[in-house]
Amino acid sequence: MVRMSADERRESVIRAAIAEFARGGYYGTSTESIAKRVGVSQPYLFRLFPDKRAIFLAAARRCMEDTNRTFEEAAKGLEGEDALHSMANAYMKSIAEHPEQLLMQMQMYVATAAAEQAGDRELGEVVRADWMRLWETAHLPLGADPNETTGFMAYGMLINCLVTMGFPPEHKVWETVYPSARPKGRPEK
Amino acid sequence: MVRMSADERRESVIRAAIAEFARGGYYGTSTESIAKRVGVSQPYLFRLFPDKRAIFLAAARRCMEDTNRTFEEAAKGLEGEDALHSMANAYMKSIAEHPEQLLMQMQMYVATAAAEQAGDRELGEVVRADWMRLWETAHLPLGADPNETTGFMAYGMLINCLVTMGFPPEHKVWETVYPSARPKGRPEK
DNA sequence: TTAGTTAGTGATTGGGCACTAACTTAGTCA
DNA sequence: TGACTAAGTTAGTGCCCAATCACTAACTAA
Repeated sequence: MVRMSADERRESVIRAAIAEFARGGYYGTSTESIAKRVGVSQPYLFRLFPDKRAIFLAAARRCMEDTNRTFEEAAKGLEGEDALHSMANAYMKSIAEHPEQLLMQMQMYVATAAAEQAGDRELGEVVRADWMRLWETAHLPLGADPNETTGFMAYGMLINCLVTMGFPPEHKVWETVYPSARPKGRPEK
Repeated sequence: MVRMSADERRESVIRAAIAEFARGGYYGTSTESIAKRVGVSQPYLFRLFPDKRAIFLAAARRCMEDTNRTFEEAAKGLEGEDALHSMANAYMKSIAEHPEQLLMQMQMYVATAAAEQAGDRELGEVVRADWMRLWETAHLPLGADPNETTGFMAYGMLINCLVTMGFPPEHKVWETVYPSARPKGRPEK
């Protein structure tokens, strides 16, 4: 048994939660499974977070943050075509390395709709704000043309959906999605 | 109490299931809630379908079928720009009228990933096959240029994601998604 | 060394949910 | 009309799961 500070533990809970929620979504994931992955008892999660919802929210925020950073770093110092290819490649690489991040995003989207109908606005507000941040992050490097940026994001969402559906990298559907970029790893690990 | 043939009942179960699964996804939806919407007792569902999974699958198939028909009818007899606008408009209209169809699609995507990891290939195969049918349906009318078709689908997926996230029709993010087409109704009913 | 704090566990509880089994009611046709 | 069939219900079972509670073990500072 390795002891950690509560903050460090919260960190590892968030990482584990992203992986688990990515698989099963909010309802399909038990707090037990998250605790198992972290290596602590299930009740201890409720010392670190008030409830399951809070764990999901923390995981969602973190996930968006990470994705945003990926784009920021990829675009740093570049413009136009260069920035586009750099960001696209960085994204495909991050999908290969952390497929759970992309799945978690899709789970956030659908969880948003459910939460909103249940009267919970918070998740939706976080998701929409962070999605717009993503849009803005891509906007300047791509030349500040809104149509261009939206097109870029559209292909991003297409990639998200195709990967989530489980189209394998060699499937012909990938031929016309960013010519040079097919998902490299196996989405499922 | 209105009596119906088993086939008719199955029909209404499928319609109810689409609405309910669209909200909560596979795990977030109880068979009870589906039964309530149909107006029958919950155990009776298991006379009409072998289990919950089968209900989800039937709803998924139906949903894909309906979406495909929407595009087919919109594109009938048209080509190029005309076909594109007709299909885009038809899609936006169908979102306004049946927002649950779009949400259900997103739920199918994420359920696919989960099912695949649990060793269940069937849902994934259905979803991927039907998605490709959608692609093919759009392909010819748009001029049989794969890049064009994929671009069209990319915007479709973008719309799906934006609506699911709950961006309201007046939000600026819609300005650069099909100039003439913002979602017209409230996605949540 | 001891008093106090922080990290962590085991047992449990109450509620929900998929699914089963046994029974009832409504049409239908000889 | 009465036997048969198909549509539907009520009651119940066993399982899973979020959250609570009462407790223990490890660290820390005086």
